[in-house]
Amino acid sequence: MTITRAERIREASRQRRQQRRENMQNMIHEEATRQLSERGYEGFSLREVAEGIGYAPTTIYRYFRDKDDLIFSLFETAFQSFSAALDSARQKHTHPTEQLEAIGRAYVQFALDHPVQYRLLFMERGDLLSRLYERLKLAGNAYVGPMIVEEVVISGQNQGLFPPEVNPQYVASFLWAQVHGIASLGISCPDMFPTTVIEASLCSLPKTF
Amino acid sequence: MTITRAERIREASRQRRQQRRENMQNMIHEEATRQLSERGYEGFSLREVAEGIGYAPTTIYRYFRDKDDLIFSLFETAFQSFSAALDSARQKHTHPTEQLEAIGRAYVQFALDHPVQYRLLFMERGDLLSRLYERLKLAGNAYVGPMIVEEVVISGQNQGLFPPEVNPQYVASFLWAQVHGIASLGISCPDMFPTTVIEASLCSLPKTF
Amino acid sequence: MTITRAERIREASRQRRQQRRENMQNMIHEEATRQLSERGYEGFSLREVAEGIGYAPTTIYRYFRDKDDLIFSLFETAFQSFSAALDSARQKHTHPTEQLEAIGRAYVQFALDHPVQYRLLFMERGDLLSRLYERLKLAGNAYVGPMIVEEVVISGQNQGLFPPEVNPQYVASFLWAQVHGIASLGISCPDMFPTTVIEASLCSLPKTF
Amino acid sequence: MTITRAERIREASRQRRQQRRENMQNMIHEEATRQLSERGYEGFSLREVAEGIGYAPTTIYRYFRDKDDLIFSLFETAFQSFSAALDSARQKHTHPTEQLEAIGRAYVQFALDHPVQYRLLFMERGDLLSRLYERLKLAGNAYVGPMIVEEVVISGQNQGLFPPEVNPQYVASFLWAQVHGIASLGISCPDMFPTTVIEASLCSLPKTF
DNA sequence: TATGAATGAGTATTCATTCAT
DNA sequence: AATGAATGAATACTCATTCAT
Repeated sequence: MTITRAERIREASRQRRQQRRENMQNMIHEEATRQLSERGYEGFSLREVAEGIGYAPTTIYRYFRDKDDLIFSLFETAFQSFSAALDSARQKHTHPTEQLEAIGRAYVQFALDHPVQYRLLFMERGDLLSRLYERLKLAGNAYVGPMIVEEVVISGQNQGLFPPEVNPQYVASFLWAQVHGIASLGISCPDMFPTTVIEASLCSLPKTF
Repeated sequence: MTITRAERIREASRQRRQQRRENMQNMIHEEATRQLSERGYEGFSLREVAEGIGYAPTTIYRYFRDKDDLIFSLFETAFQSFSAALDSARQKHTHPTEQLEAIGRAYVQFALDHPVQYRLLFMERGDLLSRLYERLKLAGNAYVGPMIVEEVVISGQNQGLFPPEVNPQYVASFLWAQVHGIASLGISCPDMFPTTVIEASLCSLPKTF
Repeated sequence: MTITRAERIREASRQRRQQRRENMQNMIHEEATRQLSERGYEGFSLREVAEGIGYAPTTIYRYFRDKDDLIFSLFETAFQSFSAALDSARQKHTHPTEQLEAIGRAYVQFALDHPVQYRLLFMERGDLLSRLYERLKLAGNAYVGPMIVEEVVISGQNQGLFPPEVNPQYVASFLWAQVHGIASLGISCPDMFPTTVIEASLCSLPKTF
Repeated sequence: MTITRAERIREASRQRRQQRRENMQNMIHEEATRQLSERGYEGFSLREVAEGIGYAPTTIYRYFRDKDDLIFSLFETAFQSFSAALDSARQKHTHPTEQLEAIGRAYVQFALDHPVQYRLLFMERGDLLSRLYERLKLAGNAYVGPMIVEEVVISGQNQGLFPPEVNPQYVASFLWAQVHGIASLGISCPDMFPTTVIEASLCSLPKTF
């Protein structure tokens, strides 16, 4: 059961390689994110990403199968940060109503803080969202991301705080639409829907229960 | 102060020319609208529009400064149809509450019926929206389009139906965000936000007052 | 019925334009032919053709829809020269047997003189050949090109020179295969099938009747 | 003169290594053959071959100097199968005339069964053919492959079956051209030279003696 | 008014190959 | 022995736009 020196070396080398690979992937990721925000989804190009990090265009293909693979990767990462943000907001409260409000605010905040990611998640690539959702459902994670709300609603119903007769999925979707409306207008029409309006809208939200 | 024959002729000629010009502009406009719907905002290209009406690409430039100019024109037209749809919905009712509901439903319906136009109006080119809004404001039409709501709210307040202390602009914006949320999710995430959910959300809307 | 000066000018301008266009097309044609022989069918690229004539790559697209269109054009031209060569050889004789021999020699000569064209015609793009043949058949030109032979065979049969029971199409095809064998080996395996062998083979041909 | 244990071990190791090496080469070879048939000469790529056998592209370079080296290797193998097919056909007969006919039919059959290989052998890479031929001549195998015919002709002359005054090399070349014509048209112009025509042409062949 | 000519910039992607490890 | 990293060179094609006519 002893490990030979050669094995240790090989393992270390493998780790270094993997580390390097991840670094590179992150680098591409960051540059891609930067460019996505600067040039928009349409103007986004692999060549520019490569140029941005000082590599040949073909190098990208070592780390991502093709353009869509890179984009999906950005998408996934964005989704994780997003989910984490919502989760974290929820954890700070115990009462379902408070949780809902916290989630709503965190939702909009995330969108305003990371407009590029939010666009990608919910405004430009609905196909990726469905794809990811299917995958999560298969993995049993039905309540991830925007679906957290559903869970909270159910929990609220169980505690007798919300009327039991309503369909929790519909309620969750409606709430989603409400915060999405605020967030997406804030992103795509900042002049017409400025921060003050966002804030006011957020304050109006709780009244909807 | 008499008008010479030459002047009359010149004037008639000018009118014919202008007529011709407008016809051509309309033709381009219609084809462009058709293509925008078929190929989407990203796939939209001047060459194809020109080909579609049987003219050389360069001809377009006689009638529109550049691509963006044509797109802005499409934008304006879309905005007019949109405003008309909302207005028409409003006219069918007299009671402010009913008007609001009708407007909301018409709003979402327009978005679902004309997703490309809706995208152009409120999801992709916020810059054009501001530009147009500024122009309308200068022309004294402050209550056009999504702003109709504001007028209705004020009128409701005057009739003592809505609480007078709230800022009508904020209320209008909040309502806008609500319907936009439903409409835009219906467009960009049809799998996750299908028709049934849209309908359910629309039914939940009035309760928010 | 008089022709106005303006009309004359317009017509002249049109002609000049067309002339220019044809010149350009010919220029591209020639360069393409040159490159096809230098770089082979696989290495053939529009960019290089453009570079070769000192134009931007995109310019080619003004004169040919795409790469395949240019190639088909080369193909057609090649086919015409080829047909003309065979026809001319035939015309020099009246006796069917002599015609056949003359055609055979002209066939091989053409292949050796224009290997690139011959490759294109009969060794690399059978699809284009069928396409063209279908078109010619529709136009009633069933005996164009390699099919001249069939006509000669029939005429020979009518004159009682060839046995009447054989299928002229099969005979023609067999003769085609014979000359094609000589020609194509001469082109693709010049070391193994040098000129002396070609000549000897050609001399053996007539014996096959 | 005794062989030390160390030497024996070294030798065994060397053999194992060589064995392994050959296995790997064969593996690459087989995959390459498969891909050549599936994707054709132009579409053939080292990357895909490597992927096909589950190795990194660079690994190929351990076993073949470069792409052309691998292709030459495929070429050689194709040539061997081809020669074997002809040889086998010849062995089934004793009379030179029958041998010639059998060889001719086997030749065309091989071409139709293995069009990609046949293309490689006689239609696309005449350079490889010469190279191989030179090598075989140096090795004293002057009558390999398409040259078998020459041997048969000579043997026929010796038996007084064929006129002794003709140059056997020329006769052989002529016969080669005949079958090559049929085979290559069958491959590159299948529409214009379909199976029925091929068959008819094959039947016409013997008459040429 | 309309258009032909031409271009420059740009796109994703594929490939053979080298080099260090 | 095998491979990961990286690259340079290509390719077909599309687009918005300018200019002279």
